[in-house]
Amino acid sequence: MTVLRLAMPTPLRSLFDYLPPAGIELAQLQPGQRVSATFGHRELCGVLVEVLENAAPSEYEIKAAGAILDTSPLLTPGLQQLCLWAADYYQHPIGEVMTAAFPTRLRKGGQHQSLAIKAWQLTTHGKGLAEGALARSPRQAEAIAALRRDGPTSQGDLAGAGIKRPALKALEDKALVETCELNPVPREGRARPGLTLNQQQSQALSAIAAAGDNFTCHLLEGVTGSGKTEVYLQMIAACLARGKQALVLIPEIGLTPQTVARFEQRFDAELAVLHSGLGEAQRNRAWEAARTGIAHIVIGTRSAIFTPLAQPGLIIVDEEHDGSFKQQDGFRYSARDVAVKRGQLEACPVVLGSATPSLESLHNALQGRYHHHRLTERAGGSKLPKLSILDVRKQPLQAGMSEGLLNAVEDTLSRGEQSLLFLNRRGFAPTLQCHDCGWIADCQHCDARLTMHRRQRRLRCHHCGHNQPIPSACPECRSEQLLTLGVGTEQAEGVLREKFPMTALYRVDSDSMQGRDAMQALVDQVNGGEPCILLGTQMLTKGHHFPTVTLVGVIDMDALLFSGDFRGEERAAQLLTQVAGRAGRADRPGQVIVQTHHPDHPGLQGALTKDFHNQAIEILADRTARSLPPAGNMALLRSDCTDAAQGEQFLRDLRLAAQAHMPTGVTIIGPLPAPMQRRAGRFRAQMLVHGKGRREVQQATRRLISLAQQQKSGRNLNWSVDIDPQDMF
DNA sequence: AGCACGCCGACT
DNA sequence: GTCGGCGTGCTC
Repeated sequence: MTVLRLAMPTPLRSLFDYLPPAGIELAQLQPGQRVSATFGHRELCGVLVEVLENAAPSEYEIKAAGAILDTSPLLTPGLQQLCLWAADYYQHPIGEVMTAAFPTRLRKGGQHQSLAIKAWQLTTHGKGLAEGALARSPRQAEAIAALRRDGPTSQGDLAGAGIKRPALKALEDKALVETCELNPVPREGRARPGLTLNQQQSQALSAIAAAGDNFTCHLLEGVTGSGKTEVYLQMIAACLARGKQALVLIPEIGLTPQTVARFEQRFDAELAVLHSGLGEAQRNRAWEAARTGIAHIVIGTRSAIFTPLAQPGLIIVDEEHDGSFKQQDGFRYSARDVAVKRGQLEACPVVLGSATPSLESLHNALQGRYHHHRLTERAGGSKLPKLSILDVRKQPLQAGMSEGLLNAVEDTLSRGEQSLLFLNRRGFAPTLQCHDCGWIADCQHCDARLTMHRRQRRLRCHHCGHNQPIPSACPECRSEQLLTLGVGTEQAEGVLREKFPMTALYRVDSDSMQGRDAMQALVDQVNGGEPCILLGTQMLTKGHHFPTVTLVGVIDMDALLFSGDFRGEERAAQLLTQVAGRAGRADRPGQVIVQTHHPDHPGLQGALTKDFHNQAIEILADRTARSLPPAGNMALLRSDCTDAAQGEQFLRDLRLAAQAHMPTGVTIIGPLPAPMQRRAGRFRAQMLVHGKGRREVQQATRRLISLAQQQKSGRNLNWSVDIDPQDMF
């Protein structure tokens, strides 16, 4: 008996067997094809994973599948394997993983559309048309002549040559021309000449080139301004020269029109861009161009790692430390880690690049699993900015800014230069408190305080989106003495405007940067070089370069220093290095001023005396001593439900049931209420699986999941697994 | 996740 | 008498 094993779009962690549809021959069946099938009470579109030719008779009734939807597989074998691996590694339902690899239309069973475009050609009758015919219809005669000369031509090209629809329609009525489909012809992708590389750059380039068409993984650790991008571009050039495709992953915020423009300038090649803002038709086209090999370079955000490629030749993950590569809900994969696996499965080199690599990648590099290339010189010999710590204890502060910082801004402006101030909190103030009774404005749906937005005249919750008007009196004691605590960008903006009324001031946060082109317009404006002040949140530290900025101020370093998460120190070091990297890229040296109440904090002292690399090595040693990632492994089981006690009870039951079956070396910690227990009206709890070896943690997690599926207390609550969690809340 | 089945309250 | 509330169980 022949059985089709299908991945169905359902949250169930198994494959489903069907009989081949009536009248289908074995030769027509290939894994990677979409298959429609009755699943329960509805018709779904699944993906063929395996054809079992001599399947044993099963204990349950096997239905016949509905139809094979694709004549050839849409998922390449490499991508199928990748999905199977990812479903297993991340313990996520296979059907959801497999269908995530398709654009929505195809996912729902829609007809696959090729890239063929509508074109016109001569009919036999048309080809035999005598010269000089149609003398009284010059436009039609012109159309015939053009098609005779060029063969089948697309509608667009004909219109460009002045041949319009009416003439063609008229000829079609006379059966002289007909429509046809024109498939795009793959062409050779070429690179335009690049910059001359320094020794470090060319060493990295040739080491990666030496890998050829084999899997190797490379960590390209290059300080800001050291020319990582140029190395990428030349690696891609070499990849195209081998006739292969390159896949480039960029953090969400980094995929800007500038990035794409840089690729377009450098390459005479087909570029396919994939990001969340794309319309359905555009997405389909980019996906199809990647799949068929028409596109030479595929550039996209996280989910692009699951784009099928006809000829994979190189995978680059830029800013590999960036948190946006980890999906934070549903199928919680790390695109960076999936990229490495993909390189292994499809036999192509993988390059992870960053100025501030994740400790995971650094660890792998130091262990010799990855080749390690370091770029320590800034192009053009410009110096990294000088870092200084400004102790703000006992200092008068205005919107969180000390006199010292404000003076430095003033000096910078008086030299005709630009300043960038970083404050990772938007709104006017993070807390509103009653001075008379101590009441604090809390969110009614979350364990969080409401942020005051003065301009909008509202209190807003940054976790669930709840917002309400600012009360004029305390709801508890009717006092009108309501004070704000803490400082957000909106407040700092006010003070800076007062202090520097004649200077251009740009606030950069998600409140002020509404609209698609707002950020781009700002970047262009600032890079014009006029003296100005840039004030903003994280948004300012990622992806955008401001080469003319010479002063960087970190207004509240303490907020970064004390984050609670074991990755706090790593993140603070990365962020500080990244912010600092915005300054002094041009001929003028930059300086970085860091305000703090904890000038002796080891993390800060580390930043003062060591570069990121050496700080990272130190943090890594500490992690190793504590068996924390990347030295140890973690998985997180989360519950989320409307009843506070139920979620914790579920996890407790689970732990009790699992305790006896835990592999040695694995500990379960919790259940603990999540740091923010209530969020958007739901109560969250979590349980940590921690162990040294990846295998054991994997095995323990598998156990827990299978028990959770049986657990009756898990029936009416949401629970999820997070392998290699990034955030512990 | 969907979707059906099933068993108890307020309605034409 | 039924319409419909959502608890429970199933999906090859």
